[in-house]
Amino acid sequence: MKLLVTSALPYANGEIHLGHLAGAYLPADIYVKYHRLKGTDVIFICGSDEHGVPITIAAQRAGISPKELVDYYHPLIKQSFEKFGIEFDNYSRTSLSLHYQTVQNFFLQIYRRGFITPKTTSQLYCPRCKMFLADRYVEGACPSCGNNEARGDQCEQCGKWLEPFELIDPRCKICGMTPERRETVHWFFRLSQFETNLRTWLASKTHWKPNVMRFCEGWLKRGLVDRPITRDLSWGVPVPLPEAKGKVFYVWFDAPIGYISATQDWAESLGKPDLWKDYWFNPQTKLVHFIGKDNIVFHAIVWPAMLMAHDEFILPSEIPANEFLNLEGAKLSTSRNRAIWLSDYLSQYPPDPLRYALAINLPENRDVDFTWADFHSRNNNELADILGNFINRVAVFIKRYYCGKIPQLTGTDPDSENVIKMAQEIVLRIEGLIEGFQIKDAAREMMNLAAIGNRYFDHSAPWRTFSADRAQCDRTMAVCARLISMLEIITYPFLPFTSRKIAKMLHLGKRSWHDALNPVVPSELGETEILFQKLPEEIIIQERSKLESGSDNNVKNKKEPSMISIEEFKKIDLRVALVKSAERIPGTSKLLKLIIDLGKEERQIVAGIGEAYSPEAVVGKQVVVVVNLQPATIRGVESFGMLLAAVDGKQVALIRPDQDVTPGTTVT
RNA sequence: GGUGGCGUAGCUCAGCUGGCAGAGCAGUGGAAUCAUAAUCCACGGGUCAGGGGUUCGACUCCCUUCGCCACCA
Repeated sequence: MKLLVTSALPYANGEIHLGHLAGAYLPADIYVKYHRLKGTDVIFICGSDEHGVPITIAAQRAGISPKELVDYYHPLIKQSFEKFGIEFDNYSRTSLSLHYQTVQNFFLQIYRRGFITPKTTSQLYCPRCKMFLADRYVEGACPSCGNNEARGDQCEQCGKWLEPFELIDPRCKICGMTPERRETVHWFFRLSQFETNLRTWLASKTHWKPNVMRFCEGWLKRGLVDRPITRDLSWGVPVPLPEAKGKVFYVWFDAPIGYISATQDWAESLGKPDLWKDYWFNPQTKLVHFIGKDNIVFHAIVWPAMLMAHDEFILPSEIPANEFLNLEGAKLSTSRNRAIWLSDYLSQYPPDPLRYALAINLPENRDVDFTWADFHSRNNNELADILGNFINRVAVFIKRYYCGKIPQLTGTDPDSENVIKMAQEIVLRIEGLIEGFQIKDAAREMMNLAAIGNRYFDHSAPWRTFSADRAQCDRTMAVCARLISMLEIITYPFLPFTSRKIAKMLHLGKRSWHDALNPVVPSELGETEILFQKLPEEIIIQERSKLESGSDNNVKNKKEPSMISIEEFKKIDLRVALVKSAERIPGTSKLLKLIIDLGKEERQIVAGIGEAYSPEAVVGKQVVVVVNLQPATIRGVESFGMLLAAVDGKQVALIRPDQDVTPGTTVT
């Protein structure tokens, strides 16, 4: 058997956040790591989804081309995954020319087989942006309630569903221009032809998760309609028909074909360009798509129909779709920046605690809530206190009482036998759970093994038997060492970084999953270290307030490319200023009220440097100030400008000119 | 608006085909001292969102109201 595992292609208009991880990436990675250990022939394929209107819009807003936008995000996404320990065999992207060819060939094949038909439709077109506008990119007054901000698909105020043409005074959301109605030809995929085949195929998937099955049943009951697969855009995979000049494929058509092209890309990079066929053309291959629930219809209905229409590739075997992750009791929202971004997380914490906190509470059955309090408690009370402490107490005991020599297992007793048996049962249970996509329960079982270790250690009381019954004490430690050796293997899919540390501690080499049932135990302990650092309780409050400030400020697309043009930079008026006076603002530790001299004028500004600088220390110094910043009132004190300083955590350093200049001098 | 899902202990979640309500964390009491004051033992705690129905028996099946979510048009 071969396994071809995919995770939904992340859309390259933003970074990865916790919702993505919990839905499609972490469970897939755990599943794949387990299978790699087991020796299964498995490949794990993913890549950035780089086409579609949202990307063209985001690019336009940032003043760059779509290609520049995806070139910015693709590597960021890729790196975040790597740092988090998500190990794809290939993380590709849909802007590759290889992908273009694959999509076009795929299309031509289903076109030849008669599953594509052209149809003339009427759409709104913006003459200034020179493009047809998707529903969501038209705004206007709602014909039923008069709300002036109704979107082309729905009026948010009265909830009425709309057609873009129904809007009164429609305007293009990008440039504000009034769009006109134009006729255009689009090509449709004849999804309706596949109703019977899909029904039969789905009926055989008796073991699929009920959430997936119910979605599909609902769709089939309603009847399938043909879907347009082309758009009038310049960004995307061109439609390879002479009469379709200037049209590209709809992103939902090209993206899943990315699973195929990314596999081809993988094969090429290995120097075996035909290797991908061993998977995609092989009926012995199980194709597993990890996705979030928003993608179910697509992966369980449309994509299989596309594959049936093409008729050469295998169909999905498993679609373990997850529900959604909420944050602190509310929906996460990227547009309001109410999200936890993976790169932000990784800049502060190690990957494994998050992998664990997410794995133990995956949205497998329903939407689930991620809270920082839970993360904190999982890290401190479970990873550090149960798992970390078990390993540590055994290691320290062996070091201190046995000079680091691990006693070998000789003789036995009912307790020890029982513990080993329970541990072996856990290994077998985890196997069944992971293979049945019950990752959450599997993670619980993993922690359970450490808890069993603690219980055994306590009951055996080696600190007493060491002098009273040495043989018994030897046995206890031998069994504990054995449990740690097992833990090294079974933690690997969930906590790969920790597992590697344990391996170093026990000088363990490469092993397979099955070795966990009867693991080797070395005779000597290596360097030991604390596996999990406890986190202070303050982080709960800090992280929570970060979330709230993100959404309150209504910062839109915080994560847009940081590239700006020289013109934008020139808008910032930077000047050298001399600090005339400074005083603390009562009731704050960080804030200073400064009067600065800008040559022609004096100004009052508030600066958050009070922890690093006393008022006396800044008076008489030259500093750099943004003078054309909107005035703000901070703690009741007005501020007309902003002081520049280098800030790294608590360390704050003022930016000052290398030599004194006339106050008011421009900085460029 | 249509379709589907969810609502279970203070918190986060399990409960397959109806048969005495579960886990982890938090809480309370005790034991132990090898360990990152980490562990172990015991205990308390729920009108299973509200209402109605089917049944000997309903968290589970049916209807309905409320709240939340997803998808579709």
